[in-house]
Amino acid sequence: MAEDVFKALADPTRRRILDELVERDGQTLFEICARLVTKHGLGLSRQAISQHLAVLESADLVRSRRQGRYKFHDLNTEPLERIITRWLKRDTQEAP
Amino acid sequence: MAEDVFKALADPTRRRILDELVERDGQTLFEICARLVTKHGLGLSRQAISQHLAVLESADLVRSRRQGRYKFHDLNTEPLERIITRWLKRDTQEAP
DNA sequence: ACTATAGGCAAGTGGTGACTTGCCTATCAA
DNA sequence: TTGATAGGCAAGTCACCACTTGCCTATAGT
Repeated sequence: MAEDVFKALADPTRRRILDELVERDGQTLFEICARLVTKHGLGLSRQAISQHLAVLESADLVRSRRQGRYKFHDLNTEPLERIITRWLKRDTQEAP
Repeated sequence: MAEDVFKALADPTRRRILDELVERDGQTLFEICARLVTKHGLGLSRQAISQHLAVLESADLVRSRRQGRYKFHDLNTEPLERIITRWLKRDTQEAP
């Protein structure tokens, strides 16, 4: 639902997570934690990131695949592309 | 700032307001109130809508022009177009 | 078997944001 | 001027959300 997408994007930390995933897909929870700390100085607990990932996953912005004891996370930009055009005016006025 | 745009979009009522403004620009506060009530059944106070408009305006998603005792509100989609491409991967993006 | 790693579940806390209420200012019409 | 309309300001309430803490499960390595 679009509601979940907007809610997911509302938090700056979750947007940072998307930033990391767009750089490299297939990161685990611990990898994301480490990168947020080292690159952005965010001192968040592992559970905090885990909850953020759950929100992103419920919005279908992130998809995860389990492999042994690892859980890899992938970015899914499809919901973004769908909600974008909601308020973009049809180019009826700009047409010559 | 992008931060303000995402925060503004986080609330469903504010998204409804954008929906109304994309339909017709230049609506006053009272017009927006009336349309939210009649079309969406939202029983919100005038002040609530006023505060929402202030948030949208600080995000530059809505611009207002005063005329006598009326204040008309216009939709500005430029901030939307700027934040969209943030996570869109290279192969789905257009060359500048 | 034992231990460390990777992750999950659930209750509790603090702060922010949405909404209301009450009162105030400014503009227009009679 | 009086009254009605359009809007603004400020304080207060309430619920939700981000984050923590503590404990638990599962997989991999030795």
